[in-house]
Amino acid sequence: MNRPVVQPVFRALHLASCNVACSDCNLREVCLPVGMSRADLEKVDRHLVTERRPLARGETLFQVGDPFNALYAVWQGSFKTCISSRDGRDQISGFQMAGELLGLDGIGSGRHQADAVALEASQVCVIPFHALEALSRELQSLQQQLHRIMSREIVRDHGVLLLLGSMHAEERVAAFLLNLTHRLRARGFPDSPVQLRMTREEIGSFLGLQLETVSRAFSRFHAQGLVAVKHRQVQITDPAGLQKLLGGSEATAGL
Amino acid sequence: MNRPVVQPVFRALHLASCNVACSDCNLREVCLPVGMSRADLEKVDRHLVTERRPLARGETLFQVGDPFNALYAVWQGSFKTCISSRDGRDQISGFQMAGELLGLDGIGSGRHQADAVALEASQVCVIPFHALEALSRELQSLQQQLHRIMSREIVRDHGVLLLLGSMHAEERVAAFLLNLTHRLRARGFPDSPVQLRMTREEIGSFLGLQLETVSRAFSRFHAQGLVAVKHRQVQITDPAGLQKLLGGSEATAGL
DNA sequence: CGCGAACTTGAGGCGTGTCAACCCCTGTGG
DNA sequence: CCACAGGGGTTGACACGCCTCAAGTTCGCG
Repeated sequence: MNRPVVQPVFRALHLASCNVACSDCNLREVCLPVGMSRADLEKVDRHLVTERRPLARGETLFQVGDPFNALYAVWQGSFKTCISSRDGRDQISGFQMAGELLGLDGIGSGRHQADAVALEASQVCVIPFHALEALSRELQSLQQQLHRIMSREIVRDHGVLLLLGSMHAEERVAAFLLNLTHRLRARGFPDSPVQLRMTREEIGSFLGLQLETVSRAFSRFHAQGLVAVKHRQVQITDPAGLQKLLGGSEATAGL
Repeated sequence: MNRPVVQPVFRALHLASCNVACSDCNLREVCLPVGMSRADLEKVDRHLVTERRPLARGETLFQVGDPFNALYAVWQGSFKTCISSRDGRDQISGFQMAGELLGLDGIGSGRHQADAVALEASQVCVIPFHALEALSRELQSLQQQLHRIMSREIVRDHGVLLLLGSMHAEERVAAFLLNLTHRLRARGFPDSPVQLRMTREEIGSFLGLQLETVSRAFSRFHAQGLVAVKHRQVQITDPAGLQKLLGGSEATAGL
C-alpha cells in the first residue's frame, strides 16, 4: 500500500479509500457477499466495491429526492433512516449497523425515498447499482444474495408492522432491546453493556411512541431487574424476563 | 392444446390453465412485465408464466413455513397477507389486487413468511422463481423490473410504518380509503362505488385498530359527508375532504 | 324463515400522549 | 478549574383517544 505524506485529515480519507476489498473484510459473512466463492468475491472486489466513504456523526448519507445511484453497505458505525410525509409527520424506519445495506428504497423510483443519517462516526462501502445489476447478471451467487437481502428487508419491515400494529409500549421497547442485542451478538460484539447510539426520541419515533413512554419503559424494566439502564448504557440482566413480556415469542429477529 | 372431456369443475380448472400469456394480458402495464419489449415478453410467456391457478374465496395460496418455489401475480380477485408471532398476535400486512405480486417474503429464507388468503374468487399466475432468476440473468429489462418491484414493496411497507407509527385512527382509515381508490383507478375500475372485499376486522388488523374503531371512523366520515358507506359499499363523495384529514399530505400512494 | 356473521352504537376504563418541572451530563468559554 | 448553557433524560399530573365489553341491528345464506 502506498502511503503518501499528507495532512491528517486527507490521510484519513486516503486510507479509507485504499484497501476496499470484500474478500478481506471481516463483515463478509454478514454483508452482501455471504456465501460467495473466492473467485466470485474477487470479481466483486474488482468491479463492484471500490470506494469507501467516511461520515461524521449527524452527517447525511442521502436524503429524500436524491438521485439513486448506489447502495451503501455499513462498514463501521451505525445509521438511522427516516421517512416523512409532506405534512411534517416523520418517522424512523430503521437503524442500520455494520453489514447492513442502505438505499434499497431508491431502486424503484430512481430517487431515494428516505433520509439516511449517521448516528456516530461511520464508514460505508459504496456499491454502484448499475455495476451491481451488471455483475449479478453474470454471477448467480451475487444475484441470489441481492434477492435474499431485499426479501429479508421486506420481512423485517413486516416484523415492524406487527410490532407497531399490535404491541403495547413496553412490549415494543422489549422487542427493540432484544433485537438490538441479537444483531450485535451476530456481529461478534460482547453482549454485555450495550451503548445505545440513538436518543430516546429516536427510539420512540421508530417504535411509534413518545420519548417519555420509552423512558418510562426503561425505568420500569430497571425497577423489575430486567435491565440496568444508565443513560445510553444498557445492560440486559434478564433476557428471558424481557422475552416473557413478548408472550414468549421470539419473533424479534427481524426488526 | 388437448381438451379432454371432464366434469365442469375440472373443465374450469383446465380452461384457466390454457392461454396464459403476459403479452395478451390486460394487466401487462401494471404487472411484472411493465415496459418490456415484445421480444422479451415472448420469452417470458414461453419460459416463465405458464400456469394460472384459481382460488375460492377464503382459500389459502400459501402459508407461513411452506417451501418457497414461486411468486404469484394476482390476475383476478384480491388477497390478504397475514403475519403472526408465535404468541398468537397476528396482523394483516397488506391487501393485494390485480397486477400485484405475492410471495416476495419467501425469497430470503426459502420459506414463506406470511399466509396469503383469497378475499374472493381469484386467480393467480404462477411464476417459478428459479426460472425468474434464470431469465432475469438473461433479460436486463426483466431483472430491472424485478428489482423495481421489490424496492417498491419496501417503500410501500415504509408507508405503512409511517401510518402505524404516527397517525390517529381516522387518519389511518382515510389513508386506507384513498389508497384503495387510487389503486383501483390505476387499474381502470370506475372510482364510483367501491365494493370492499374485507371485513371491518381485517381493515382494523391492517391499520392497527379495533374493528369498532374502524366502524366509528366510517360512521363519522358518513356524518361529515365525506363518504357514503353502506356495509361494504363505499362511495367517496369528498376526496379532498378526506385528503385534508391527512394534513393535505398525498403520501398515500404506497400502502 | 331463522340462524350466524358482520356491523353499528353506547358506556366506561385504561394506556399513552401531553405538558411541565426538574435533574444530569457534556462541552464551552471565561 | 469552575460557571454556565443546553441538550438529553426522568418523573409526575392530567387529559383524551382508543380499547373493551355489551347490546342491538342488519345482512347474507341455508
